[in-house]
Formats: sequence, C-alpha cells, structure tokens
Amino acid sequence: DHSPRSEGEVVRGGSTDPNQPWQAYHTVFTNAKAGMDGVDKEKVQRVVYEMSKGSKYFENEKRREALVMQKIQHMKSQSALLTDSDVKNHEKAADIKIKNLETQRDLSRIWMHVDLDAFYAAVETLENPTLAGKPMAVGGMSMICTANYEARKFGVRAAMPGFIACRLCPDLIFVSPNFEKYTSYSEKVRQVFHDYDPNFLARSLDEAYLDITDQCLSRNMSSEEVAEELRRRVYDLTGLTCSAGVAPNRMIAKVCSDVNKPNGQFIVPNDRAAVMAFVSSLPIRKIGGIGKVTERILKEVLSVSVCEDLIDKRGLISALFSSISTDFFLSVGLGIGGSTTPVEEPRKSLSCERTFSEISHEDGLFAKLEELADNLAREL
DNA sequence: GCGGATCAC
DNA sequence: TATGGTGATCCGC
Repeated sequence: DHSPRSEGEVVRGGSTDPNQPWQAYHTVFTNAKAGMDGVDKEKVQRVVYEMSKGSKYFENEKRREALVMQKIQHMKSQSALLTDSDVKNHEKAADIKIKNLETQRDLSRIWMHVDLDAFYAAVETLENPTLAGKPMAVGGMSMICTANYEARKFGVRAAMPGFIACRLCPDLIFVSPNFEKYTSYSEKVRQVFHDYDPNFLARSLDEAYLDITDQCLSRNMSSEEVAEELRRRVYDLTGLTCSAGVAPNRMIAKVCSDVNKPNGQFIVPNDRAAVMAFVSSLPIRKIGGIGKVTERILKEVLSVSVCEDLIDKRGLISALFSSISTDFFLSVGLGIGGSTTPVEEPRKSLSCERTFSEISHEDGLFAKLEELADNLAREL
C-alpha cells in the first residue's frame, strides 16, 4: 500500500524495478520472430508501455494479467500439496501414457510446412517496386497485419498497433490491406503446392502442410531437393520467396520452417534420435498451441522451458493438468504430432464481431447489434 | 450446455 | 485519436 508505484501500472511478482514499470508489461511484441534479431527490445518494451498506459486496452490487459497470476498461484499451492508418493504414482501413470504415445510414433511420412515470407508486404512490393528496401507495413494506425524485414529491424511487427509502430519507426510506410490481391497470389502458390501433394492442407493464405512422401519416392529425390525445387517454382511463378520445414510430422515441420526464415529451409530426418535431439533443447513456446500464457504457467509453476523438461516433469504434469493436456504436453516432449492426414471436417461455427467505441444509450447499442446481426445473416 | 480463456493466423 | 476478426478447443461451473 505504501509502495512508490502509482496506480495504473501492471506489476508482476515484485521481481521488477518499480522505477522501470515497462519491464512488467509483457507484450508479444518482443518475442523472437524472424528478422528481429538486432532489435533493441528494451526500447520497444518502453515505447509500447508509454503509449499504452491509461488506455482501455491497457486496463483490460491488467485485468487479464491478474487472472493469470491467480491461476499460477493456485497451481503452485496445488503442487505444494502433493506428496512424494503422489508424484511417484503420477510418474507411473505418465510412463504408461508415454509408452502408448511411443507406439503411435510414425516415421514413415515426410511432411513439409511452407510459409511465405512477409506475405502481404511481399505482394505489395511486387506490385509497387518503389517500396523495395524501405520500411513498410500492411495495415493501418489501429493494427498492422504484416511488416517487411526493413520495418522489423525497428521492432515493428504483425499485430502491433500502427500508431505505436509510427513511434518506433518514423519513416514507416503504411499500405492498406487488399485481400483480393493476396487471395489471387495465394491461388497461384497453391497451384505449385498441388503438384507436390494434391491433398495439401492449407492453413491460411500463406501457409500449408504437404505430405511429400510419395513425391520423394516416385522421383527418387531427397526431401531437401524437393523443398529446394518447390521454393524455386513458387519464386519463378510469383516472385515470392518462402521458407520450408521438413520433418516426420506436422508439429515439427512447422517449427522447422521458422529456423532459416526468410527464404530458407531446415530438415529433421525421419529418425527417432534426430527428432529427440531437435526437440530436447527446443523452447516450448516454439510449439504450435503453446502460447504466452501456457509458457508462463509451465515456466513459473514447473520450471519447464524446453521440450525435454516436459518429460522430466511428467509426474507433476500428470498431477496438475487434465488428461487431455497431459497427453498433449507429453507428445510435445516426444516430438510426436500430426503424421497422418486428418479427415476434413465441416465448419462448426460462423461469427461476426466488431470493436467499437463506447456507446451509452440503448438505441445506439441496439443499432450496433442489428448491424452485426444483419452481417451475420448475410454470411449465413 | 455455456461462457470465458487461450491460441493461431 | 488510435490495440482486429474468425474459428477452434479446453476448462470450470
């Protein structure tokens, strides 16, 4: 109560300097991302904090931060209640799960994950070559969709509000998004994907998974050669560069495509030891499905930071998490995930939402609701 | 079964 | 001045 901190600051754990409150304001913007190696993270953190504090957004972040801290505290106290024999028993249960997962390990398929480099920005530069070499972002003052690599050097990146990006990079050029354009380029790229796997799985306009097993066998080519050739063909057809990752399953392939981004590739061979070696020192945050919050929970409750730790801490994990979550964490630790082609499921929901400034009267709220309902009805 | 939280793009 | 939209999953109640 007598702390020197003023109201309205996010404070976590008390381990940060109260005179440097931005240190406790954790955004996704300082996470490792391709092209952001030389970025002054402290400066980015400070600018984002200074421009955020006091806003409605910031207040909501504070609320969420408190919930996460509460959840972590709760799990820590649950953990403290466990006896050695509790943990031993859970370890045995986890060992059975691991044995089961290990029987499902499939090293017979070769998966490739392809990811276009700074896709929207790259398309805009193709259509307007004067943008080449200049820091540029696709999006607006509210939100940035993609930043090119020149802009990333300043800490500007996807999901960052444009007005903050302006402060980080005063010469930043903004280009409004044009999704028709990106869709048509995506269709071209997918023509190439189709030649390598007619059943390829498109994840978004700029990402896809391909099962290249048959391609490698029928043409007697290594996965490295196939990846090089596919990337060359994408470039020749569209002028766009992409990165590729190859591995025995989609979970690892996805991580691999980021290793040598941009315009590169990385391969983990179909060999159990190679997979385990790759996964052992891999930070858990690299795995799809483990985000900012899960990373914090695993780190702060269980001291888990790399995938190997998930196996070492299997007893505590089994004790503290649901069966579904435990299965997921153990499979991450084993480097197992997504080796067979999933059956295509129909869409389960359709929604329409909009962020709007404050409306205090009933009439205005009903009008907003009607607008959303109309939109949704049209979509349906 | 529902709403909130988390995650990915 | 100003911090998105869509779809999915899991969990707790």
